Amino acid sequence: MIFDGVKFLILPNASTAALQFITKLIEDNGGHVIERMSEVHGKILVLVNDSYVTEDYKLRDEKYFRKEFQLDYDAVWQFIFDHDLPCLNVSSVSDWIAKGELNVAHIALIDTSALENDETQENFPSSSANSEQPSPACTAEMKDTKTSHSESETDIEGFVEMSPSSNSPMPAPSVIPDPPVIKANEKYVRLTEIPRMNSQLIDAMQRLYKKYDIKGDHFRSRGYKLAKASIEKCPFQIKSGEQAQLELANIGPSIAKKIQTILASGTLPGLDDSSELDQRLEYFTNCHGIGTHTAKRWLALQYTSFTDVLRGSPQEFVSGWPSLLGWSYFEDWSRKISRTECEKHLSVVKQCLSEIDPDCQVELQGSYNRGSQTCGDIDLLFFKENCDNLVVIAEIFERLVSLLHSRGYIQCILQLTPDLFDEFKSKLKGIFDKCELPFPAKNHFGNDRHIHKYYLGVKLTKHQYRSEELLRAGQYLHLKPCDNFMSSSSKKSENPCRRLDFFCCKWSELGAARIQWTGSGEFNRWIRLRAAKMGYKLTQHGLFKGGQKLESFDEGVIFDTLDVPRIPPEEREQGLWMTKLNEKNTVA
DNA sequence: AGGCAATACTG
DNA sequence: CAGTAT
DNA sequence: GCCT
Repeated sequence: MIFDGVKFLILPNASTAALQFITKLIEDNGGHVIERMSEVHGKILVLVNDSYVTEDYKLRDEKYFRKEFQLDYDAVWQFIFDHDLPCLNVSSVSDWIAKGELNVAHIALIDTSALENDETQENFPSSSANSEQPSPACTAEMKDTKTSHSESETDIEGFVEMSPSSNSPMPAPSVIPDPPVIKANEKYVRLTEIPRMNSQLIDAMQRLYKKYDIKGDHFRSRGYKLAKASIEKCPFQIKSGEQAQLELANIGPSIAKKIQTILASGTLPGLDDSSELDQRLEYFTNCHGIGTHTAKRWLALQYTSFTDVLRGSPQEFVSGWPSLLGWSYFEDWSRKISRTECEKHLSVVKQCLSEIDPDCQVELQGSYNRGSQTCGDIDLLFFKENCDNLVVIAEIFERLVSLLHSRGYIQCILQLTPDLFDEFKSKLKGIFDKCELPFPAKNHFGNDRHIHKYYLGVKLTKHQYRSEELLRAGQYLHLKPCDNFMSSSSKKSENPCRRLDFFCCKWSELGAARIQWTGSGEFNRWIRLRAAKMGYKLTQHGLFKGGQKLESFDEGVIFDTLDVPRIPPEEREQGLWMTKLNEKNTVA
């Protein structure tokens, strides 16, 4: 369907009958219309009620517009500015449906200068970029339009037609020399295609990233990951490798050359033929506990499946028993988790926690906290007001895990204390028995009394679970048939086992801990690198200088000290934060 | 040419 | 310490 | 891989 996976935000609201009809149209065609602030993240197409858009694409009746606003006015606009989200007329929807394609390969600007969201410099002069030639037929897949004059990346500027059904061409817009450069927080919102601009290049970067990632070539892999992020946030169509290298961050000579090859030939040699060996490597590393080293070692021993390993080197699974669980839940743990399910898990844990220590608090971190629609796992951070004694928390943890296990919620645990071993013993023995491995002695499983993090496998009950959440969650990995006998994963539409992580922190380190566990990983690396360059050290325990702790409780102070804006969690996804302070890519 | 985040847990 | 995880 |  033409709107598959596309999120729309209708402003100021979607309450009128006409807009409800539009909403239904969108959803009937696979799209989603945002209703709550918590859904405002990621890539969104913003649709503005036509009655608030003037003929020259400015916002009108701002007072009413604001009054009618359904969500947080300032927050929404901030988000739109920060991410250069495209704003279109709602009537575009019927156009797309009539044409059978989501064609946003035009660039239009809705002038939002009426908004008093000012905080940076002066307004831009009133020039707003206009279309040069409406070419309704051209899609994102445009060819050589005109010669690229200057560096104007824009080839395709034109306004989207307003009339739902009529094909009357747009009134020829006045031609203005160059579109203004769009930067965050300026008074213009750029309309750009959202679904996948430069999708072929992004896909290539993704594959190259993956290729070197599983090979363990950490830094090269990261190079591609960052390049991918740069391209993803690139608002225009890349036309040459040289251009990309010149205008985007994280594109060097090597990637520029590859881009050029892709643009010229349509493919990159050696990309599609992901070798047989790479595929085996990837299969192994998709198992929790199996990294690139182990995978390579197994490959060298000619193993193709976990069953091969079990037969040839059974010791691998005895010493690395967590990977036995990774094998068992290989499929379930590759499935994505909906936000609503994350919330249910939180409430289950909260309930038990309150029975153990009502003063101990827990909150969702990780990708959930960053606003992702689906999460790979669930990260929970525990803390207790005015409590810096981690032994106390560790004891709460142990009792909590025990209680959750006794209620059937916890399916397995990837790390044990001596006490918990007794409770999980039979479950573990069952797994060892299933693959006919000798069950090791107790002291083989974990001797630390106090543990500050737990990696768990958990399940909601069928009653708590709504299977339609699962159906939406998409594809997941599968074991090879010969490995299936060890699988504990759920059937098609049953409640799957989920990965749940427990972390804890001292009360005094709450801010630093939240930064760490909210992530993203790339965000942590970026901000920590920045801290290091400034002579600080940032960890989950706090911000330090010269071995001395400067701040750890107040997240905001840490950001302030590092001289970065207080970036909210939703903007800590890959790629979004980079451009903020990374001077290079705001080049005109 | 050298750096690329920083830390926790396990065998 | 190396390996895997966050 | 890219950046300094």
